[in-house]
Amino acid sequence: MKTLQLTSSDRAILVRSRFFARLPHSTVDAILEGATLSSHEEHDVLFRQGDSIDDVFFVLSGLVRLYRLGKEGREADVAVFPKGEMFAENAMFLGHRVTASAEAAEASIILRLDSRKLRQLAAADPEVAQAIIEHLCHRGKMTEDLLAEDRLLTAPQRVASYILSHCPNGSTSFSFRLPFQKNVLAGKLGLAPEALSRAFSTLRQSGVTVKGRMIEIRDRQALERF
Amino acid sequence: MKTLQLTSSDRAILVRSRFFARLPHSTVDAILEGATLSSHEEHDVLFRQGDSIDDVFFVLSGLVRLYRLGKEGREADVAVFPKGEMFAENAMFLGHRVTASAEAAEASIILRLDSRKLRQLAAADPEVAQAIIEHLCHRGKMTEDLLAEDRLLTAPQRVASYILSHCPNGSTSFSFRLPFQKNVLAGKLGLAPEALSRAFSTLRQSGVTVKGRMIEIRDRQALERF
DNA sequence: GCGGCTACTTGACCTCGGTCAAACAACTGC
DNA sequence: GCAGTTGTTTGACCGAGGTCAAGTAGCCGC
Repeated sequence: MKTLQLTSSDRAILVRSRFFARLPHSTVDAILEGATLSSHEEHDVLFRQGDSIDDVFFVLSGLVRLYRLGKEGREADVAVFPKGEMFAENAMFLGHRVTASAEAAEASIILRLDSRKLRQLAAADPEVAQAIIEHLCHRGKMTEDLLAEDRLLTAPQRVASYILSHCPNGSTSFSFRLPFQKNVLAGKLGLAPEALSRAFSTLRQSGVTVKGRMIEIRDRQALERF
Repeated sequence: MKTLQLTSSDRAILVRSRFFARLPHSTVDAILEGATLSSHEEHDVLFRQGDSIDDVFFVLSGLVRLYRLGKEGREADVAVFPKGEMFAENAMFLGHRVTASAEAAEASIILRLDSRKLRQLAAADPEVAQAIIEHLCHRGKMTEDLLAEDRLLTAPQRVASYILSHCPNGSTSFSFRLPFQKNVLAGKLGLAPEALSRAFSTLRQSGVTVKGRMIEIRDRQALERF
């Protein structure tokens, strides 16, 4: 972990993110006051379940995994945040105790905002409050999606659903590059890495080709039917 | 479904609920303006996944199940709301399209608030915005809890965890009455009713006695170890 | 090229929990 | 009381996916 300066490309990420995009520059500046920047290696732990934290986190680059701990060191991912996502805002309104752990899933640059300041701003500026509300709604929906998929879909169906969510709708055949290691994808989908691998090979018969991180889809309908 | 008048005991439930408790009476009145009340039988559907709705719902009595639909009529509960809980606030900020269905899990009385009005109030009154934010944080944590339990715990462990969440901490032995049918509990825990039944009988060896809706615990530690 | 590392895949095995069917219990209306 | 309905339990079966172990592939430094 290493402290850094906010570069102009960092700022560009910020102001294009879902949360900050809707806010005027002056408000963004106010939120950023006192923010600190740090860079992390893969597997660096940002905070641990049960910690008391006074920050809200923002991913400027890289990837962060948010997970809960179970018996005997088991871990279950509850969310994965790519560049441009904000997290741990929950703690700000729930007594600052965090209900999950977070670690960098690859080398990452993280911005830490002062949660007390953000909270004050939310109380003073309805626009900020509105942005937080929409952010929370969005997060809630994401988690609900994961829960519903866990309960309704088999492993190959979940993988198909993930692939389809990356498909520009309309096109019947397309390809894309996984934005992270299969390892991480497995965790996000609630699968063991082996199960993800098997799911991919099941989907081969529906026109899915996997080579390294590249995914190629030949027949969209076949995937949807799955 | 039948339209009703708001009684004084309904109001008592409202002002004691997590969401309304923090707000001054005048604000509560403003939110309630234009609200409608209805009573529903078990299995009455309040709205369906994909519907466009302009209401926020509040359970005055009874129980509501929120669920997603899967292939071939399968259903997966994503939340269960007892008396005093508010739901479908998500839709208000996500284009009014609702991402799940809701139905009464027992005879219920439901209050429908005008979501446009609530949203306006949130924009005008930071106190309202604050209340919504805390409500969303709480809901987010609930969903995250469910997801993590699904991924980390076996059926008996989830049931044990549910029982413990109803145990006044400190006491080693206690008993309580299930607040709803085992059917509903099974859904909430992401289990088939048969699996719930089997989980209970597994827990017998750890000092749990089940008779109808009454649950009796003889040894708290044993449950925690499970 | 080579060795060594890490990511990923494959196979064998086994456990958890879903499903179907049947028995049983509790509650309803009569 | 009785019959009919509905909620719950139990048994038998099986399929999805976790785990462990052994491979394979890609990649880095040399």
